Amino acid sequence: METAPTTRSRLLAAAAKILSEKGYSSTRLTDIAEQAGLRTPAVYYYFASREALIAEVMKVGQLRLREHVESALAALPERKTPMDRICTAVQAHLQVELQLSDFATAVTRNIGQLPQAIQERLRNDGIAYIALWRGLLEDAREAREIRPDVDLRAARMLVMGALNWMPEWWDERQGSITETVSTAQSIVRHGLSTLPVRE
Amino acid sequence: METAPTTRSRLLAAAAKILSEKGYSSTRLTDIAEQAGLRTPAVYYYFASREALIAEVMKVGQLRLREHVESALAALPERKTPMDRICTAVQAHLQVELQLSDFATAVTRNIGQLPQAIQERLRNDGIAYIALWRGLLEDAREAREIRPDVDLRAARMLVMGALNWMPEWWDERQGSITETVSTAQSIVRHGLSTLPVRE
Amino acid sequence: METAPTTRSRLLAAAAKILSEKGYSSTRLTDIAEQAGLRTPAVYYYFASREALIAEVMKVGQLRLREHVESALAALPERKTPMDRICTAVQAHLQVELQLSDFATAVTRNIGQLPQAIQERLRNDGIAYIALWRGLLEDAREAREIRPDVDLRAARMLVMGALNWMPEWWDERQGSITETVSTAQSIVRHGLSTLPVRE
Amino acid sequence: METAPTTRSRLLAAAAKILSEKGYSSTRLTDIAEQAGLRTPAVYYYFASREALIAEVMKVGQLRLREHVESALAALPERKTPMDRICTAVQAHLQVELQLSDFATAVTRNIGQLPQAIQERLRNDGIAYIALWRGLLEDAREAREIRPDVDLRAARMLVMGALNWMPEWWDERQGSITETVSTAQSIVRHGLSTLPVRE
DNA sequence: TATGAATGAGTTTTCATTCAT
DNA sequence: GATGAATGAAAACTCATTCAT
Repeated sequence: METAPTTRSRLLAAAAKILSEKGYSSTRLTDIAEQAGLRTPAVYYYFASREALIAEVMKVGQLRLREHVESALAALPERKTPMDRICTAVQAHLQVELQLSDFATAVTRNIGQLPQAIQERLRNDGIAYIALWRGLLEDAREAREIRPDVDLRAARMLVMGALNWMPEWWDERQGSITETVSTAQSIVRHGLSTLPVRE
Repeated sequence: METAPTTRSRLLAAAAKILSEKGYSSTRLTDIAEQAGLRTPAVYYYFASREALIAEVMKVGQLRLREHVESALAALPERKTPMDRICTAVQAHLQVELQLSDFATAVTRNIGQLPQAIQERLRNDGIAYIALWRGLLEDAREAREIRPDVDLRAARMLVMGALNWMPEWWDERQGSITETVSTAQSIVRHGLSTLPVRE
Repeated sequence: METAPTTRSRLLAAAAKILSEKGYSSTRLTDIAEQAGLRTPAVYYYFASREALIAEVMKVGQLRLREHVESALAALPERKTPMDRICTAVQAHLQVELQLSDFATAVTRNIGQLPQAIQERLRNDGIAYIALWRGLLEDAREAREIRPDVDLRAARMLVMGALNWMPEWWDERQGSITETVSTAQSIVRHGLSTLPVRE
Repeated sequence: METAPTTRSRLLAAAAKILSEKGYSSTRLTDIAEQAGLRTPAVYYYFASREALIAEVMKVGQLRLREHVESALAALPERKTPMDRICTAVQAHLQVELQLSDFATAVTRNIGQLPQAIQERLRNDGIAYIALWRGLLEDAREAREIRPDVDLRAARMLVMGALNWMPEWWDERQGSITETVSTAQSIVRHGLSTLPVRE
């Protein structure tokens, strides 16, 4: 049996939804409150300020994104190669971002335009997630699964960019997520791999 | 007689710069005017409204992006393969976005968060640019340069997403654009190609 | 049966403290409640409104001020002159205001800036205290202890003003209250007296 | 010919008036704007914030108070005694506070309840005015015009307190300012003087 | 052609107050 | 007797926009 969501979490969810749709600067407390079935001042009963609320959404999103990807990786059998792990991360990232969590979407769509203050509160979590991807790529390189002409930093930015951009365009009515995920995996795998790719 | 072009274009350039840095909702007319060396009301001498100004920036950006990529493609020798053309587009897109034009950056960073009204004014141009990429991919597919397991629409979204995301992260002090471009080209080429890739 | 007196009086004392420190408009129910170890709504169990609470603080303060001064005067031997009585009042007023009672301080620091409604509820008590001082001065005049050039009303305002202003400046770390009181008495006595003053 | 008061100075004057009537915390930008014949946001065209506006009122008031008193002292013939100078300062202080300037009244009525930030901006001016009075009293003491039993610091606080309190009570309909001033001077002179006072 | 001056609409924030528990 | 939860009213402040000059 699920616990009824508390007002506080309803506010967080509402904020995540609005943030993922409208972006940081266009997100109004009024809209968040309405989405949560409250009047605006109620927000201040649970959060010190607009910024505090948004920062918490981001923190949760950052965390959820990472945990979901880490869980997916942890569930993988030992024998999987580093490149397999990258493909799993691709799938998990897309899934959480497109399907599971407005919080994650809120992060990927707004991370670049948050004010300094919030950016800094997210720094550690952000770095942790980037580090996770860096690790994935480095492992693959060590295993000689990534071509030597590929700059790892640029590759990481490109791959994560491709994934992060998805929410801008992706529309569940226009195509199954499964197909999108598998295309993404295929492109990433071949995009990085030394030849030939066994499939 | 036309109104003096310089002030008007200075305003456009200023708006492009601010938009590419702060994003749509955080872009203030005051900042734009200041950037252009004017006071805020001067904007209204040249543009009907904030929205009109921003819409024009986007239109210009959209156009410049497309024209730059189209020129690069046009300059290519006939004998180049469709995949070569894709790689050229990758380079041209990154170049205009990262180096040449705030207008282009303004487009790629804000296209997703513009209000309906502006989105619609950009529809045709946006579609044209997307069509250009769709054409590139379709040509490559026809030439059997793209693996059959790759969904063209998803691939296009992923590739353009990877490129569009760059301005979020890319820092000219952290690496040469040349290297980034060539990693991007390599990933895209291998990401899409049937095997083996000739280089 | 009466409601428990302790909590109610704790609230009054808390309000007196905050009022004497921050002044009427800056006094928040939250601060008062916190000072009393309660949550804000608890205030409404004991008082109809913020205004009612503050009005009562003022009423108590007004009363305490007057009673303290009256007691001091009552304790004086019959043979004391009217001017001696004034000096006693000076001492008593300063003592209650600076040492004994936040309620009294709350009154003297806020009386001028209370809203009409509260002012009116205090009218009678205020008038009574003023009448007390008027009486003291009139007695001294009748006894020819006050110079004829001194306008009694102005003198009363000046003397009470000097005393009421003390809480603004007085700092127990910067000087003993005894010395301040005796300087005040001396200035008042000589300030009003016909010459020469016997001491 | 007088210059028409600028909007900015109208705002300052309006703020001084409201501040002198309602006190710091009860002073609303709306009231100030209305008093100046404007809408609230117009305030921000001339001042960065409510605090900035109020701080400037206080600064002006502080300055005017001091300048008026200093001018009055400067106009005094050389042969005047220190005590004569004190009496002149009493008159000048009362005059500017009660008759000439809402700015001065705003200062004396609010100085104790301003937020830290403003207090600090006023520190220097406040100290200067206090120093002026300290000087007056010290000169009088050196000239043996003040009784030895009078503590100079306490005396200064009492005298300035008596004057500063006046706006709380004084009502021009209830008595001429001339009479009040002369009573104040008489009380101060006799209150401080060694005997007998020559008049 | 451009600006100084001003404002309406809207946003975050504060706070006294209510009410079910 | 007291509080957690919530809100209406109002405050400071922001910003696109207007308009006379």
